[in-house]
Amino acid sequence: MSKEITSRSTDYAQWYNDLILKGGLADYSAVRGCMVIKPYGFALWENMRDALDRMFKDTGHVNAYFPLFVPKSLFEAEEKNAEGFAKECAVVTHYRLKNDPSRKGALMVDPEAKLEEELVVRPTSEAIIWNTYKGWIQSYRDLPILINQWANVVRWEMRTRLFLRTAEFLWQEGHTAHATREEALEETKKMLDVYADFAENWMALPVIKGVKTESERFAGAVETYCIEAMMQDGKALQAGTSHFLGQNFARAFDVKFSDKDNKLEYVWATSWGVSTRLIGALVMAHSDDDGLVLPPRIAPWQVVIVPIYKGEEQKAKIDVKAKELANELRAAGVRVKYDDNDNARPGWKFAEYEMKGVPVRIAIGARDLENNTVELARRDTREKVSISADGLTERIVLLLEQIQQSIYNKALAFRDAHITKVNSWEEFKQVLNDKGGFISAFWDGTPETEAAIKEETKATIRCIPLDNVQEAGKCVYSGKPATQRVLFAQAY
RNA sequence: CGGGAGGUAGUUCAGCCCGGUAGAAUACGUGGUUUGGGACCACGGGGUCGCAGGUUCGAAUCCUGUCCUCCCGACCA
Repeated sequence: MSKEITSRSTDYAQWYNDLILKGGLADYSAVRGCMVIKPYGFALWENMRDALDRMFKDTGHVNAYFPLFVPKSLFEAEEKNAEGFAKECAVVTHYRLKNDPSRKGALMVDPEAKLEEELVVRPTSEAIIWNTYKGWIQSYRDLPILINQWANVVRWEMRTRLFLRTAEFLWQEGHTAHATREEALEETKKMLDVYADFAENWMALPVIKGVKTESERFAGAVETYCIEAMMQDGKALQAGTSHFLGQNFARAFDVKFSDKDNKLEYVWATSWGVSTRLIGALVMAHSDDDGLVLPPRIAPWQVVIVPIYKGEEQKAKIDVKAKELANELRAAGVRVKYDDNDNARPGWKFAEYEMKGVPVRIAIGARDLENNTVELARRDTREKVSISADGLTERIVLLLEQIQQSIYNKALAFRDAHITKVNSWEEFKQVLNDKGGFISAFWDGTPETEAAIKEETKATIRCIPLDNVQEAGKCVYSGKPATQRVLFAQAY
């Protein structure tokens, strides 16, 4: 046993870190708050990225790339946005190093090489993009602009956690420009739907679509839509956001267009993004005390084949069978790893691939060759069966779909079991404390009440669900009249 | 930024209190036996003890400074 995982009940935070590190997704680096995404973790991200990228393109978007640096004067143009991010910006002030005369072999910042204007390392790209759009948009004929970029951004957070909050992270950010308010709003909601679709159908992660309250809104947005997910420790995690920016950025960067009647109008905007944080969500939603549990649709390897043999002769025979099977599976579009590494024994491999969350394991040994069988094990339920080797490919393709569904259903059942309607403040605190999860409660709609609840319980309003029913009630905290329930939770 | 822990072999850690020139497990290399749930034996390679000063005949160990990482909190579109 070289890789012990801390159990969830012992220390949830440590369990999470163990999975990331021992599962081979990422590593700490020498840079404060920054992580190294290892090949296995990056393969997972690539699968997520590719699926999302297809969905963006299917909804009419194209990719482009904008600079990492934003001149400070551009950054500050949209005041609320700048203010919202100001406290967590990395800033470039110099462009050259030189030998330090006082310390041999050391370098120092060359004071002669101070930039005339500081460059902000983008925490988000609205500023540089809208500055660019200004030059691209004159007429309604230039609209809409539907651009996405895959990029890294930097937010100098006080406290970081692998994948969930790192100083630098990878994400995509869509930035669209529209001629009308309606079209921009429609875009905002469309991309929220894309995110929800992706979360549920690819990540097997059930999410609640909703709107943020004013205090949780993106700095510079008119309205922030979000998808919220529930983790196994009862804390919520914001999995993606889609912002209706109104004309705020168009005004800040003076982006106007002539409409059909030759009237000058400010352009309407949206932006939307998801990040490598989704990997954190994935880990915390599905995994168990034995390691990662990855949904087949995005797992780097969907199937691992482990040969079990005594001696070279047996290995050669099993090799033939295993490679044949691997090729058949690959032809059917299944991502397969055949692990014939002779240095590790089968038991070690079993544990290792369970740790890494590979959905399906096939073991083939001498017995199997004789009986024309294989041992089939699924990661999510730990079920293990010996089955005929005939028709295995079809069976596995089907099984992968079943596992995908099964993981989703499990997460959904957990999520639904962790939405609790409460009607009194006492109940609110008790449920939050004993059970966690989402708390559905009436809210009087004021930021004051929201802040007071946060102060007392650390719970925030995660969202006002889009499909909310309007009903009369009394605010759980203030007792004032309320028109609907909203979802509270402690969040990552 | 407050509280806590820590930096010694690739990794996890012991050694530090009480100074004497670095050790275990694991990983790695070679050979052999093994292989249906994290194998075993033998031999072997590997560390300027985070960094910089200081005290001392002598520092991983004591003193001062400094950098960095992790955890909890505050903060967090």
